[in-house]
Amino acid sequence: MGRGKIEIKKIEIPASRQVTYSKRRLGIMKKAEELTVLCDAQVSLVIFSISGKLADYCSPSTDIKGILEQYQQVTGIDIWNAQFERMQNILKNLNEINRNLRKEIRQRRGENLEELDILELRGLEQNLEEAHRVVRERKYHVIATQTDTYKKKLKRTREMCMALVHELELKDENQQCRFGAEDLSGVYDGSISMVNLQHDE
Amino acid sequence: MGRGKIEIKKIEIPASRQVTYSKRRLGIMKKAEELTVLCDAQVSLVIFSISGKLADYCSPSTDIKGILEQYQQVTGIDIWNAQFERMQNILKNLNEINRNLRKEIRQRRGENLEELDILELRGLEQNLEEAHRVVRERKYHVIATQTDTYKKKLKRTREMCMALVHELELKDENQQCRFGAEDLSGVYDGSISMVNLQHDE
DNA sequence: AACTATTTATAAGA
DNA sequence: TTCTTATAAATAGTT
Repeated sequence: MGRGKIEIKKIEIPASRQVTYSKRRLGIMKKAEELTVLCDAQVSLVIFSISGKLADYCSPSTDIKGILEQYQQVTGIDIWNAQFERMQNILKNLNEINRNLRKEIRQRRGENLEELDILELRGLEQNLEEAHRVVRERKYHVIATQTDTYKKKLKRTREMCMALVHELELKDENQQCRFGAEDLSGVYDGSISMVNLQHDE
Repeated sequence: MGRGKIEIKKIEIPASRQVTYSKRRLGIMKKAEELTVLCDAQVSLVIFSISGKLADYCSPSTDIKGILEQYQQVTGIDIWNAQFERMQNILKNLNEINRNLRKEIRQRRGENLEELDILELRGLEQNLEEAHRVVRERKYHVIATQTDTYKKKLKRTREMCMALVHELELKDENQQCRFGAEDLSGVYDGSISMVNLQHDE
């Protein structure tokens, strides 16, 4: 593709070689880009000139590392070092542990019981029964504590209000605006019934 | 460079895309090879098709690893370390997930309930109650199946024995050694009580 | 860096 | 996929 046909062998004249390198480098880069776009392929192209200058192309949405990972997977060539392998083992183990933990949770939810034998089922059942008991008790304890806290808070607030009312009455017995005890008892009852809402099932 | 000019954008018809991919893959490979030979350059070309198939070219007297090491030197990008860090992140995440799974299991065992609020406690309690019910039912089902299987096996065995005894009696009514039905019933009862052992709680 | 004659790559069709 | 062929694109040699 030029004025004359050339033989594909090293160009010995450095100047010509450099010119051809420049032209063809651009050409192949363009081809790489076109292949990427036209065929939705992932392309990584790394070129070092004879003088050591780097030129590279990498398809968007990936990088050299991504390409290499895939490359390793497909070729089985160990690009990464032993450290990497060790980490992969740790990862595998962690995934295994993870899987087992998830399985245990599923069984504790009453799913995937098929593979349990009678002894395991009895153990699980007793375990769940006990856990259920403990959680129920804890719930009641929390409810009781919560209710108690609300009661105490309300009592304190009510006392404070009563004190303020009393003070006001003392300071100005002829004032129009007065708070009676009956208003406060309404607030108190309302709050208590809200607490009870959480208690029923 | 073809019968018609094409726009450089993704070819949407898969068959056409595949054809173009094949042709252009060969084309760019050839270009890589020519660049290598003509200009004495080092070239690494890695291509993944949309279907994940790998095609690669690497100039002779080097390999992907060699190219990468040079790449790293020139760009200053530490490919190995970046990869290592990414894996460490994955590891960290897995450990985190693991921790959470363990926590869930602990809570399902009735431990570490302190940090649950009243709503979470109620949810957990109901969940455990339901799981307990499911497991108990599964247990009874397994027991029933097991008992049934044993009963059937015993019945068959007993019948076979009876038949053998009968046969023996017919063949030699004067033989000294005789089996009576009462011996078999003892065996039968013993087995049944063994099954019942697993039924009680 | 341009230019352009030619070769090469390849799109479309079979 | 492979072959064919018209045409687009790349580029060798020149200016």
